[in-house]
This record gives sequence, C-alpha cells and structure tokens, in this order.
Amino acid sequence: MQIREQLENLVNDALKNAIDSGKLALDEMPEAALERPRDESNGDWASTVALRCAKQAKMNPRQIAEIIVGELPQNDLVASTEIAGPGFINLTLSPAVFQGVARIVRTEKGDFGKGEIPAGESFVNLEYVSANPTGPMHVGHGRWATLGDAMARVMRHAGYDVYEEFYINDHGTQMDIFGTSVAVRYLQLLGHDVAMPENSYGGGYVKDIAQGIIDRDGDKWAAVEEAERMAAFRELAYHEMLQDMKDTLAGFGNHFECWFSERSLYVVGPDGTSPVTRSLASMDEKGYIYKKEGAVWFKSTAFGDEKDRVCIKENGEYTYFMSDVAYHYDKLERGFDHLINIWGADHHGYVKRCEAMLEAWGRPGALEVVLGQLVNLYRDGEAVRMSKRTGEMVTFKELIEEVGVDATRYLMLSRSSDQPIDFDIEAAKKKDASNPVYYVQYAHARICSILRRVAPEASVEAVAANTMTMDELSAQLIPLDTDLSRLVEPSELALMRTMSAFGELVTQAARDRAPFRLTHYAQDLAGTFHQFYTTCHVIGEDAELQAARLYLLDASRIVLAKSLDLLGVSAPTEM
RNA sequence: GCGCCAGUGGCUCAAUGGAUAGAGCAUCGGACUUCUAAUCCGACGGUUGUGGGUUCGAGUCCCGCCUGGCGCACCA
Repeated sequence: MQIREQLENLVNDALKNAIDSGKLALDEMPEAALERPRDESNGDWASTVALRCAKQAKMNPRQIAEIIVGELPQNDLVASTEIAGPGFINLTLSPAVFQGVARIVRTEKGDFGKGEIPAGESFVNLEYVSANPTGPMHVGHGRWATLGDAMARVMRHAGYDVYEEFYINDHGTQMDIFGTSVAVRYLQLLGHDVAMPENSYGGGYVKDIAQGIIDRDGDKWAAVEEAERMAAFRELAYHEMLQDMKDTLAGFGNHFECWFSERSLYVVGPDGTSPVTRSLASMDEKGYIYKKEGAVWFKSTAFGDEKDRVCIKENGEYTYFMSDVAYHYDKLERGFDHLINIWGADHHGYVKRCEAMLEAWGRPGALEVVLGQLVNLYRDGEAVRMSKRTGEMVTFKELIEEVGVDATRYLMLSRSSDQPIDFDIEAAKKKDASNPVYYVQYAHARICSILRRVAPEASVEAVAANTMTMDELSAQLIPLDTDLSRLVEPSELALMRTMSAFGELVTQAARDRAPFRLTHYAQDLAGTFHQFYTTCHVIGEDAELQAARLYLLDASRIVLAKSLDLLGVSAPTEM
C-alpha cells in the first residue's frame, strides 16, 4: 500500500474516533486532505482537514487539529506530529518508512513508480508530429516529437496502453503543388525557362531533390507530359521526404507504432466502402449532414462550433476536414478508448469542429487535443527566421546535429507545453551549469563512478564494453537485504523522501499530459543527490554504513535513470 | 470585432485552492592533499500586469481592463 493511503487510513480512523466519541460534531466524514508540504520544515506530509471542517464544526481549527492528533491510532509510520499555523496537522514519518522506499526502488528497479489505470481509459491513440511530407521537419515539429514521445513514455509508466501514430498528409492539392515545384526546379536546372508558380515550395531542398533526379535519370523526364512528370516527381519527392522524417525521428529516439497514410482513407474495400464513405454515412444517419450551395456540410454548430464545415466542395473534391473526419472515424473503428492529438497552437481554431464530429458519433470527450505553443529559435540572442521561402530555416535535423539529442530533448521539455519556448541554439550547446540536462546526467555519472570503485575490475570492464548493465553490476555488489537502519542523516532522508514522491508524480504528469514536470523532478532529485554527495562519504566508512549508503546510491541511480528515461534522455555512466 | 494561450525577482522558469511565493542563470563572497568542482555553501534580488469578486485561505477559481503570442477558408 502507498504511504499516502496508509496515512489517509490513519487520519480517517482518528476522525471517526473523534466523531464517535462526540469530541467533534460533524454530519459527515470529511476527507483526510493529505498533501506534501512545499517546505520540508512543515513535515513530510500534512493534513488540512481541520481547516476544512472548522466552519461546519463551529470550532477553532487548531482545536480540531488537536483532537484529531489525540485520536491518531498507534502506528509505526508517524514519528512525530505538529500542529502549525492556522491548523495544519504536520506529520513527520519515521526513517524506517523512507528506508522502505529505497528497498522498494531496488526491488522494482525500472518498474518503480508504475501505476495502474482503470479499465476503459487504457487504450490511447496518441497522434503527433504529423508533419506534411512536402518538406523537412522544422524545429516546431521537433517540440511535438519530444513532447509526444515523453508523453507516451510517462503515460505508459502510469499504466496507459499508448499507441503512437504519425498521420501522413499524402493526399490532396499540397502534394500536387509539391510535385509541380520539383518539376519546375528540374526543368530550370536543365536550362529551361520556366517560372515557379505562385504557391509553390521554394526551399532549397526542392532543388536538391530535383538535382537528385537529374543525377539518377538525367533529362529523360523533360520529354514526358507535364501531368505525368508532376505525378512521378510528386511520388518520388514524397517518399524522399517521408524517409527523411522517419530517419530524423528514429535518430531522435522516437518510435511510432503506425505511420498512417491519408490516402488509405479513400481506398474502397471489398464491401464497397471506405473510411471516408463510412464516416460520412454515419454522420448522415444521425442527421448532421446537409447540402447547400452545391457543397456537402457537417452541422458542427450543433455542437458549439461557430459555423458549419464543408466536407465535399462544390467542385466535388473532398476537403482536408473530410479526411480528418474519416481519420478519426477510423481510429474509433480500430477500437481506441481515447484519442489524443498534439497540435501547434496555430491550429486551435480547428479543435472545435473535430470535437464536434466525435460528439456526432456519440463519443463526446473521446478526442483530446493538446495544444502546444510554438518554438522561437535564436542564436546568441538573435532571432533565427524560419521561412520555407527564403530557405534560411534551420531544420530539426540540423538542430539535433548541432545541439545533440539529450540537450534538445531536455530543453524542449523543460517548460509546460502551453508556454512558448525561446530556444537559443548557442545556449543549448553550452556544457556548463546553465544547462540543466548536464546537472542531472552528472549526478547519474557520479553515482556510477562510485559503484565502479567498489566493483571488481572484470565487472567494470564489462560495463565499459556494454556487456553488463549497471543494474547487473549493482545486483552483484549490493545485497537486497542490506540493513538500511543507519540511513538517518538529513541528506540521506531527503534523498529517500524525494524518491518516495516519484510514483505520484508520474501519475500526475501522465494525467495532466505534462511530462515537463519530470524535468523539475529530475533536477530536484539530482540536487538532493549532489547535496548528499558533499555531505556524506560512502567509500571508507565502516562496513555497515558503506553498505547502506551504496544501497542508497544505487536506489538514487535507478530513479534518476528512470526519470531521464521517461524524458527520452540518456543516463551516461561517465562524463 | 470574436475566440484560444499567456503575463511571477535583471533573465529562464516552478508552485493538486494552503503555511514566510520557490529553484536555476546572472552578480557578489566562500569550499578541491579525501568517492568526478559539469559540484556544494552563503549573500543580493518580489505589491505574482491591473481593478473588483468568491472563502477559513487566491499566483492559482469567477468578472472587467491592460499588454504580448496565435487563430478566425468550399487551404492543407
């Protein structure tokens, strides 16, 4: 049982005793109202129950607190209690409780802090990045790549079954424009006098693709019909861009269960239907589809949208929105309980109509859109323009190459997604105290360094050669049943106290879709460790103390590594 | 005009409605013959944009205003 639950039971028992004995006049049992005080001097846990029920009981909250404390049953959790401020009940736990946490960490290892999600909420489709395959990923996409990946990791640890998906917009006019752009560049490179059309893609990569075609095929495409050339180049360029994105994302550590093609929504199956026709028919059945001015409309205003939306244009073409209708319908058909989309804040105007379609199908709330604010790129304080036209933009791939995966991820995750990020390339490259990712990684490396000191040489070499993991090394060095009763120093207790908060933090970060909280936690834990490191020596202490501290070190290592892992950041064993 | 997001020390950010609003950077002052100084300790720094409201209690919730970002297509 979690510490919180055990404490809740204690407080509840005390309340019950107080009410039964008539010392407290309350109509109903209040909540135990436990929380972790921000300030350590206010104990390990605190209850605000006395403050909350003062009015109903018509008593001074401090008096109520005294009654509750007096009724607390005997237990071996709480070492001392204190009534503070207006009526807080502060509980300080016994060192044994925290020593127990360290023991759990080393027993559960990477599973420490795992949560369980109630059935029916568990199967989640998480769609993110979904960059158009008409150009390389830019830095903004990188934020979604980082956020989505971390969210998936955190949610999985919290007990969700997360299915990561990338939606490929490979259908529609943008693809044709892309094909045309490549075709024009191709002809220009061959010396033809053709101008780029108005809305074309002018980035340098388009020319690179065209040059690639020349290198392979020479001028053979100059002779074929324009439409055929466009179509051929479109497919070629599309696959090149898609592959580029797949490579970039794989190199960044992302993994998608599914790369979903928009085109597949239009493929008619043996039963004569497609996701497009099925989704439209399903809305029609419910009466939310109508015709007006030659177009087919979805009555999204029925669900609070500001205007109805066109599904099929007057000219018979499907809108992009229609694809999304079909896409979300398809997700439901695939059996997901819950759909999460990560979008840039510039798409927020699109949210309502998508929520509306889910409501039309009788699944209100099934779609959750996480809107993230955008990334502003700087170099030494100077804004870096990101324009596809001028070709001046920094692609995400270039950013990773210059800054590195770990620093990029950490910085992208270091603030709430509804906060814009000013990403300074030069600042991100700094390998000093101003870059928190190294602070955390350094704590991990320091621990590993101590463990190596007490390990047999053969094992140290095996770890260096990657034939042995740190977990295996520590299992060899530190017995699970080590006596931990010597761990009572403030910095030792602080370390274990911080570890004890991990599970709840993961649950909350998952619930709030806020993996950035893990960066704060990791920094907090690393800081607590660095403090311990300067206060407490490990090697050379008497045998029992050294053994207990090695145990504590290893538990810290495990939780640090897990925190970094949930962020997708590596935990180096030396730096 | 309407809508969404934000506004917290010089800078970057925290704070399930809880206590004296916390960290880091920067600045200044200390700590390496001892397990990695990419570290630690200390000092300086605040009317949480603004005016009301809700309550035992507001940075947090509600309303107005100010400032900034983004969006308001039969584009994708």
